[in-house]
Amino acid sequence: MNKMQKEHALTKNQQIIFDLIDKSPEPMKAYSILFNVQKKGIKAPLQVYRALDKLVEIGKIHKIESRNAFIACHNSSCQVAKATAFSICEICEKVTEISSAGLSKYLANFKDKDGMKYSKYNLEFFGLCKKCRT
Amino acid sequence: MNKMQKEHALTKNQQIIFDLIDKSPEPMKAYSILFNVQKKGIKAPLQVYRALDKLVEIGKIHKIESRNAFIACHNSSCQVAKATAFSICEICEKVTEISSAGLSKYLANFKDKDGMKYSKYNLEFFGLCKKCRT
DNA sequence: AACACTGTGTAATAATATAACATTAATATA
DNA sequence: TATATTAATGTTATATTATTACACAGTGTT
Ligand SMILES: [Zn+2]
Ligand SMILES: [Zn+2]
Ligand SMILES: [Zn+2]
Ligand SMILES: [Zn+2]
Repeated sequence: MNKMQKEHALTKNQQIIFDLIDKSPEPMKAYSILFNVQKKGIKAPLQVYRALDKLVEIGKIHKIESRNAFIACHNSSCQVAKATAFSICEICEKVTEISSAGLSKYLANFKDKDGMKYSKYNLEFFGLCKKCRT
Repeated sequence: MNKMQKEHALTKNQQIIFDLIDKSPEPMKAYSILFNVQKKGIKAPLQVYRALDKLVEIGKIHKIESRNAFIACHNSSCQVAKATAFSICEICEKVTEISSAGLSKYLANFKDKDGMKYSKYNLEFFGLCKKCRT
């Protein structure tokens, strides 16, 4: 691995699990991940959860809290900001990561009544996707 | 109960569970609720989850998704909009419902790349509360 | 009465996540 | 190199969160 790179190289388990999630067209649940990587030698839930925790921590994946599921990030800025936004279709469960400069700027600057600012947030929008609306 | 009221009167189980959550200074988890209402005759998880589902549906309580916990709503508008925002302290776990006209207006009007608008959303901000910052 | 709808009670089980402990690999620094 | 330190792994067991399935009771409608 290139020592010049700041990026944290993934370990074997992390890479296996990231690749699986990254390939998946939809958010994956932990035990579905476990089932899918058992042939690669990952046998126990904890091995999955540990890799997931790390991948979330370094911003390679995000957890969709309302669904207890994980998707790969395709928006490099999340890795720094820990500021995430998703749209979720309530019929087909399609999840899309929203990357809107306006939205993230608005939320990063949002102050509550006490003047408190929060750099970290998670936003989940719900509605019907294009396909399910027709 | 007053027949004139549109408001749905709570059933016995719903009322017991709502009262408990409403009194609680912090979000309550389902099995903690169960433990606390067993002396009132609610014996099984399902009885709790059914009441919680209904209370969430009618907007009397909200689920804090990142914590799997429930708090009472003190903001009448949520009941209609199903649009919720919270601030969560990462140290003491204090949770506060944010009611900001500006924020809810911004989010209710937010359009994604496809021009899609979402009337329903859940936003969780993370940071340190006043007490934990000092 | 027959039906639909909502809520209840109970038991069993599914799905999600963590604790505890032993071991090994990678990294740092002396 | 040696050694301390940190991070990751493997394994078993267990805790926590949530749902399925089935029987039944109350309410309102036709
Ligand atoms: Zn992202
Ligand atoms: Zn859809
Ligand atoms: Zn509310
Ligand atoms: Zn705090």
